[in-house]
Amino acid sequence: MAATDLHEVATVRLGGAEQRYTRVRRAIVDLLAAADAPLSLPQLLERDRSLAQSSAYRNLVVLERAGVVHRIVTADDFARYELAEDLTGHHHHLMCTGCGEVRDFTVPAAVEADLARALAAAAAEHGFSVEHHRLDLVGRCASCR
Amino acid sequence: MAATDLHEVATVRLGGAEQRYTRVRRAIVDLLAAADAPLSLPQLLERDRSLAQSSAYRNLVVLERAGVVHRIVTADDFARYELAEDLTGHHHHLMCTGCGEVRDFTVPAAVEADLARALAAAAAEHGFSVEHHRLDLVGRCASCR
DNA sequence: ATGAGTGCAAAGGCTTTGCATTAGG
DNA sequence: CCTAATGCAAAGCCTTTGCACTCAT
Repeated sequence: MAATDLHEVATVRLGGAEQRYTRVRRAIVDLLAAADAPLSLPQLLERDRSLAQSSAYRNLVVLERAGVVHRIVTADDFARYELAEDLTGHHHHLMCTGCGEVRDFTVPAAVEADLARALAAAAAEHGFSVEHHRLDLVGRCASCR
Repeated sequence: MAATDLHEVATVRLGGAEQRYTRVRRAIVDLLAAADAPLSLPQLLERDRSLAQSSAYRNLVVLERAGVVHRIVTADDFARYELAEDLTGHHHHLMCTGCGEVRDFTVPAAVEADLARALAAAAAEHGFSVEHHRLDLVGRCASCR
């Protein structure tokens, strides 16, 4: 998605929640859009030294509630943040138990479709209303082998 | 798995790590075996009032390293613990964003097999060495609708 | 006896919150 | 103008750790 479109979407979604699209929020969205993997808070602060820790955390909460950002919890100490899936496309995560890094990957559409059917059936059976599913690979990345 | 077999396996795995199978560790394994869902630390303490918080946490670490217990991180405040998958069988989790509860479910073997192939391919492509995969449904349980 | 295990209390560390200041609309 | 947003510092909260005591071998 082009950066301008992205900011437009962010503006609309924040506006719906009666929130402004400020400099800090724009900076966070830009950082996440530029990264090819979900970022932790230290990684965000490192990439933009002008960000204050508490503002970053607070704005990530706002952006998450507005549906612009998605928060990922791993076994790592820090949570990771990425743009919402409808902005980036459906994907999954390789999570390294060595360094904590997270990388994106996708599976063939056919597998994804079968999976979606199986998950819908399981959810129905348990009276569960699905928000989204999460498919991750946990292991060691090439550098942490 | 019968409780006696379970304790035997736990004894062997702890022994391999030069650890004893003590009263507290046995109690934790019994609680996890009796539960039909992963338990948080407060849930463990609630079910066995004789457990001390720090001992429970410490022993969960020991049991996890010995391969007896598996730790699950969700968006919920507390981590959850269950018996290792090779003791309970491969399964997945329904995670409620309302109350934080986690329930188990399975998908058809055929879907699981296709998935395994797709995941192996993706891992190979990224030079990633897989320890396990994680497939979760995130949403609202029947009570939190 | 002697080292592992236990439990209380205190410390760690990621994240959130209070509050005075700034700025966007 | 005036409310939301910012940033510093302090507090919260789950989890881990220090330390003295206990227990099993």
